[in-house]
Parts: sequence; structure tokens; C-alpha cells
Amino acid sequence: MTEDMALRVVPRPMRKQVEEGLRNAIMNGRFAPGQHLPDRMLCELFGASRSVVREAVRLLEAEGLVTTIPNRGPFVSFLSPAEAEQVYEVRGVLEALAGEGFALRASAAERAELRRIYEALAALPPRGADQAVLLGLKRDFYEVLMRGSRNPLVGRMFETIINRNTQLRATSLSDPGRLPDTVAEIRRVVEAIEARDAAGAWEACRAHVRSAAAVALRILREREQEARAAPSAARP
Amino acid sequence: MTEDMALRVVPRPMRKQVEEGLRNAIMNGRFAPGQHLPDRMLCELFGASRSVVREAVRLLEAEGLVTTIPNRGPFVSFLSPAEAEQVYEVRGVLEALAGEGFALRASAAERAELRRIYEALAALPPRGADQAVLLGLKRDFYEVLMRGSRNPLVGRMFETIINRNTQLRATSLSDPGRLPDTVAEIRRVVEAIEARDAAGAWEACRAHVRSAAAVALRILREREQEARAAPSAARP
DNA sequence: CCCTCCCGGTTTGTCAGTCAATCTTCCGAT
DNA sequence: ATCGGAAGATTGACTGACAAACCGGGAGGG
Repeated sequence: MTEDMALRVVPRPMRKQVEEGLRNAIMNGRFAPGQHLPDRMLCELFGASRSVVREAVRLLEAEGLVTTIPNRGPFVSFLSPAEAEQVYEVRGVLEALAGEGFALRASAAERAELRRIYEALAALPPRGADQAVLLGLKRDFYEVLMRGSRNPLVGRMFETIINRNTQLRATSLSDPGRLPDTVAEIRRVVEAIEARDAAGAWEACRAHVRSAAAVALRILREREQEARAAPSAARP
Repeated sequence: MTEDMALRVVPRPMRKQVEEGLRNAIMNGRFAPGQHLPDRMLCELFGASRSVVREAVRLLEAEGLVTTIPNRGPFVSFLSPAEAEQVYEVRGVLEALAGEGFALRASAAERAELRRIYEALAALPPRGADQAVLLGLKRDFYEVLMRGSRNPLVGRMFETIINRNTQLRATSLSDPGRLPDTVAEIRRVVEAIEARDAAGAWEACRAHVRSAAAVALRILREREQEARAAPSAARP
């Protein structure tokens, strides 16, 4: 009876695998925005049957990563600058809500954890820092922030919303000279939280997203200009 | 070429019908929280094949209305008081964001529309008002608010989040004596919006949700007490 | 030469049937 | 009364099939 409780092989359902694989493929750019995703192709790619593929696509559709056009099938969602702005607005209030909740409800251990991650961020070289390390630290930061806010719903919504602009996030971070600003903004978040200042944490979080949005949107609009000058790929 | 643009019969795909039907069935209580939804039953109920039903269920799962337990199938999600509180927190910031955006970006016509709906609400009898009319007016109010905020993403997220607590919303509205408070809160929203006071609209919206949450959570916790005293139906 | 219409291949949307794995239930043995 | 196991039901997954809708290209007309 207790033979294999611990190492109980819970084979992740095929559907989950396809779901994750497809999500990752979209987020790291393996599938470009606007690209068509015929299910035959997905079946071969993941070695799954059509039913499984279609269920997975349906889930990503609800998350907004995929847009289905009737009788034409699923496409990788295209994020216009206007939509990106909306994403940042929502992300801002969710992050602020999490920061507020963290200041009110997180444990001392969690506050310390958050500070450690901040210290690691602050210790990065101002220029030429390893992108992967930077992204990893930011991921950890948000993971702790969401956990400590004691509001799993915000965490889930934050994750799906951030998935929608992962391509963009790289751009806002890669902007040269942005890192010191980022670190300063996050310091304000951490300091407000350590002071148990809920309103301050709220404001610091929202300000951080606002400035990240400003940078990303500027870059995005520049790209848009270039693309309009030299159109290479049309949207569906 | 322009023969039937307007009356173009776009037969809604079966999947959408099942999706909507199931969503409605859950929201108006035809399926109780915690209830098991075997796909055979759903197939018969909607006259659809298993693949279609399963895709629809997958979508509702992503919306949070349905929870699937591996190898046991889909169940109607149960909303604990703690989760309800989280829902209200998120709803509060989304609504506030919409109110803020409306104050900044809505047209004069939309502002007038909002006021008309408010007047209709204020004209209701303080007691014994028709529930259906009341709910309809609130729905219209939010529809206009979201449209005028010029942020479709907020509108979509608001809708899915509000779907999760439709059962509860009836309770918060049915509380005797609550209507005058509701009307007063909404008046503050409308007044701030007409003054183009974004910060005021934000605060008024958030305050409104906060007080609705307080009422609903009180009722919900009372029920919880009763249920614990006399357990009739166990949760899955 | 350009526009239009039709035609065939491709993809979607849907259904029905199959099959192994797993869960629930209930029955019988200890 | 408890334990163990068999029977039935349900899920998860695959396959084959087929009508309807869409796409691209070529035939035909202006």
C-alpha cells in the first residue's frame, strides 16, 4: 500500500505537455506573432492526436496567447502597441495589489527573501549583465512577491498577463542604461515593504510598471515606424 | 459582392454554443458548485460530441468556472470565502482602472449614457425593487463603463472575474437596505467622472467594490457557519 | 493586359467508435 | 467490522471519416 507513495509517477497528461510546449514555443519566439498554427503541424510537432492539440489550443486561446479565426484556425496573437499599453496598465494594478498585500501580509522570512533577491539585482554590473541571470532574478522577485501577497488569484492572473508580453519584456530590459533605473525602482518597493507601508508599496510597484511600460512602448513604437517604412511581413 | 454583408448568417460553431450554455448553466445555478460534470451527461444535454464538449470545458477551466481533477473529470468550481475575497480585491482594481480610464477618455455621449443609467438606478424603489431590473441596470452600467474606458483588455478580464462570483452578487444586492448605499456609491462614481476627476473616479469605484465585498463576505461567512452547524452536502 | 469566376486541394469543425488506465462501488471473505 | 478484490463507470487518448469553408491558381471574358 505504501510502496510508492513518494515516487508516485504522475505522468503529466499529454494535454498538459502540449499546452506547455506550445506556450513556451510562442513565448520564446519559436512561433512568431501572426503565424498560423495548423493543427496537423502541431500534431506532428508534439506527436499528439488532434483532440489533444485542439484542447491545448483552446486553453491558450483563453489565455490570450492564441487567437482563433472561425474556419481559419488558430494564430499566434499579435500584440499591437495599443494592446501592449493595455497589458501594462493591467499589469500595473495587479503588481500594485500584490505589493500592497505583501506589505500587509507577508512573513518576515518572505520579506528577507525579497531583500536578498533585490541585493542580487543591485550587485549586477550596470552594463552588459547576463540577460538570463537578470530575467531569472526578476522571475524570482515576482514569484516571492506573489506568494507573500497571499492572493493566489492575483498570482495566476499576473502570470497569464505577463505571458502575453514576454517578447516585449526582453526589449524593456535590454535597453542600455535601464538597469540602474530598474534597481532603483525595485529598491523603493523593497523599502516600502520593509517599512510595512502598504500605500508606499502600492505606489512603488505601480511606478515601476509605469516606467517599464514607457520604455517598452517607446521601443515598440519605433519598431512600428520602421516596419511601416519597410513592410516585410503582413499581418493576417 | 455587397449582397448580404449585413445579414450574413454566421452560424455560431457548436463549440461556442456549448461553451455559452455551460457557462450560463453554471452561473445561474443550474449546476451547483462542487457538482460533477461527466462528459457523457454534457454530450446528451447539449447534443454534441465528446470532442466539442471537452474543448468547451477546457475553456471554462481556463476561466476558473470549472476545476478538473485528473482522472476524475470536471467539477463546478467551489468559491470559498477566502477566494471570494480575492475575487473582490481584483475586481476592485479592475473596476477602478476602468473608472479612471472612463474619466479620462470617454466621450461626452458615453458620460451622458452613464448618467442616464444612474438616474434609472436612483429611481428604483428603495425596497422590493425587481431583482432582474436591478441586475440589468448594473450590467448596463458596467458595459458602458468598460466601453468608455477604452481598454478592452480590462473589460474582458472584468467579465471573466465577475462570472466567478455571479452567485454571490445576487446575495450582496438582495441584502435589504443595501440599494440606497449602492446608489450613493454609484452617484459618487458618476459625479467624479462628470468632473473628469480621474483620481476621484478611481477611489469611488474602489470604494464601491469594497463595500459590496464587505456585505457579500459577511453573508457568505454566515452561511458558512450555518453549513458547518448542519452539513447537508459534502464537497468533493 | 487586367478582372472575374470557377475548380481542386487543403484545413477546419464535428462526429462516432475504440481502447487502456483509473476511479468508485459494492460484495464477499476473513 | 475490516480488508481485499471484482465489476462497472469514467477519463484520457487515438483514429478514421466527412461536410463545409477557405485558398490559390488557372480558364475565360472584357
